[in-house]
Amino acid sequence: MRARLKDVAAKAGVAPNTASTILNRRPNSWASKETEQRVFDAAKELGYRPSRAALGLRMGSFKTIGLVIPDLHNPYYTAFADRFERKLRDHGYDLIVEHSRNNIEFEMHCLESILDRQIDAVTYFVSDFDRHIDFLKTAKKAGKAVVGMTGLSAAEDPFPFDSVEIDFSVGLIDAVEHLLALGHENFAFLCALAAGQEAGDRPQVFNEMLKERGIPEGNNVFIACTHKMANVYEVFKRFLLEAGDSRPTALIAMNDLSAIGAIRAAEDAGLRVPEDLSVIGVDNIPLGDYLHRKLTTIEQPIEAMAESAVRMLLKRLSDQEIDFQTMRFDSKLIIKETTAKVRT
Amino acid sequence: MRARLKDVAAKAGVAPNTASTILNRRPNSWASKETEQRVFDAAKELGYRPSRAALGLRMGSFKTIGLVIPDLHNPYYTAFADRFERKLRDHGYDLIVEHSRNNIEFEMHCLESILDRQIDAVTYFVSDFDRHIDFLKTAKKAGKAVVGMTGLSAAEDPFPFDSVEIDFSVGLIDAVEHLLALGHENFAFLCALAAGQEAGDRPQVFNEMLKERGIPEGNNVFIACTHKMANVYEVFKRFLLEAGDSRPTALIAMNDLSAIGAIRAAEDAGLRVPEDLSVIGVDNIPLGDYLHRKLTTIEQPIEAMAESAVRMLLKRLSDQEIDFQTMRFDSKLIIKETTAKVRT
DNA sequence: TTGTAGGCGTTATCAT
DNA sequence: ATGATAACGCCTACAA
Repeated sequence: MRARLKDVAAKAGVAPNTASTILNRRPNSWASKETEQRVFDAAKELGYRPSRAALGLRMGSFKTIGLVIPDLHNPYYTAFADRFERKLRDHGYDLIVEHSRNNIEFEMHCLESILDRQIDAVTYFVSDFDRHIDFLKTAKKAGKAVVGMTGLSAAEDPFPFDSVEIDFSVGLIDAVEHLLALGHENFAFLCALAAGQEAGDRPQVFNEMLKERGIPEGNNVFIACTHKMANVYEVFKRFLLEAGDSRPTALIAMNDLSAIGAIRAAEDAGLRVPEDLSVIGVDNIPLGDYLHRKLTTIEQPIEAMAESAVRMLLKRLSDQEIDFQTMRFDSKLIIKETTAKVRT
Repeated sequence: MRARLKDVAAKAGVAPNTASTILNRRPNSWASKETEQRVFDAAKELGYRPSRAALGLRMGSFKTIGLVIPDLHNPYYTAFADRFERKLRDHGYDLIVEHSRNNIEFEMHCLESILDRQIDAVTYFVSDFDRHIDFLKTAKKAGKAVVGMTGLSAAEDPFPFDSVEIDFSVGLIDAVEHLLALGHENFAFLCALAAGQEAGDRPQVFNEMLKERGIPEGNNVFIACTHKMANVYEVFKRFLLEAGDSRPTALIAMNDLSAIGAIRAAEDAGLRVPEDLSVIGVDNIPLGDYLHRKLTTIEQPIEAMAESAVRMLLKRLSDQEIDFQTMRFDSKLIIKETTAKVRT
């Protein structure tokens, strides 16, 4: 059996609480240096490590925060989780990661499960605010801190929690204008949706953006697929084959992974990238730089986003009463090798 | 504040222990159907969820098992984690994933941290047995189950714990013979090593394997790099440029991600894949099928491996006394598009 | 059928 | 400067 505090105390010849005080370097104990040393030695010798269960029970907190990501297989999210954990650890917190498998139903399960663990706070990627509102209320009632990572700052009321907001529009507009400058006039938008997730107003947003720049509505198409590579590939390849000569010359895929699948689909449909089809992804995953053609992409500043999330979390945990905050970040177009002038 | 058992009991007008008995569906309570219903209703109404902290403390177990993977960014490991978690959940266990960032030092920290959490068992990828032996002893003493995922079944004594063993040699031999059949005579082996990890006997193993097949030792080179894509790229590109015309015509990279980085390095060094350089990876990550050239690779049966690991874990948890077991799996060469006849 | 008491490992309060 | 005691939420005997 593992050594408990009691064992350490016994070995050092002091009472458990004394040992506790010393081990935690609490100031109110003016124990003699010599006693302290005895306790430290005993702890080390026994390989003592405090029980998180007991700690959690006693303190009402595990010094642990939860993160729910939609997809464990997407480097974008794992990169975020990684940064997030590092920063958290610097402040003495542990991280537990759950992944909702791109399934909104299951995401609820993840959130609940995190709440069960007497976790101090939850950070998650807000995919569907309406479906999460109940969870958010529960979390609030339980006194848990919540930080939401939110996308398109929709017309909705502001997210009633701390949030890190990524504004796609900047990068997206730059992407579109980059393509327009290259002479493109026919666009496709490929959007991987989570199970149970609706396209929402995305198609309209794209239409609008293009119309403002003189591209008629008929010149762009919105394609929905799932997050599975196989599905992305199939859907886009079929689309290309059916579209024939009236196919778009430029594709914006809403994440890099789908962009990769789409590129191969295009190649298998007889197109070259970027000569016949320009492709822009979103996320700027590291892998993008090592493909046959480096993937032009819209970058999100995950490092800064993770840091902000942690800062907000810590602030909230130390002071429940402050107002909710929102940090905004801009996305940014990174031009690499998958876009080219449209062929005439 | 969150509802406790006491609150539920009070609301239902019964004693806490009665509520406990009912909620846990223990048979010895012959509470009236009506009382039971009152308790269930009260629990639901209050949103009662038992405290994992208290449960863990009382029961000495969190019904949670830990998994330490070397790299959260490698789809191979996340795929394993995913399968592993599904199977575990089917049996009522939760999973906590830590990643050691390809750092053996840090891996120890992860393992310790998992032990701290009153976790029931640990599964991890054994990278360096000697450095883990102390941890293993501790875990055993603490009564934790351990399942190791082990690679090359080295000459060492058998792993003194339950283990899932993947035998690379089958796939590796097939890969080499595949390349020999294509006329290759000069080989490179690219091996990403974790921080603090030694190449060990890998170079000798490769040499041996080739010598047995009539390839002199001078015809193959062992290249070590880290797990960072940037490093893989740099190291391999420099190697190619320095090697010049005496460069190998075939590369076996010890994981798919490195293979991808190496391919781009080769392209940037003016080589075409597979015409000028054949490349074989290891892992068969899904992404490999969507590259410009589908990546020929050595597959590991992660689905079956995850299932075995779970089976062993459960068996061990229900009966400490059985002998240690080892499940063996073979790797398998999957020929796709990155190998070709050597140019003459 | 229900209530009472003890303990899991820890920290906090109060007394010595 | 140190030690005894209670409490965190839950489960499990055992007593009523």
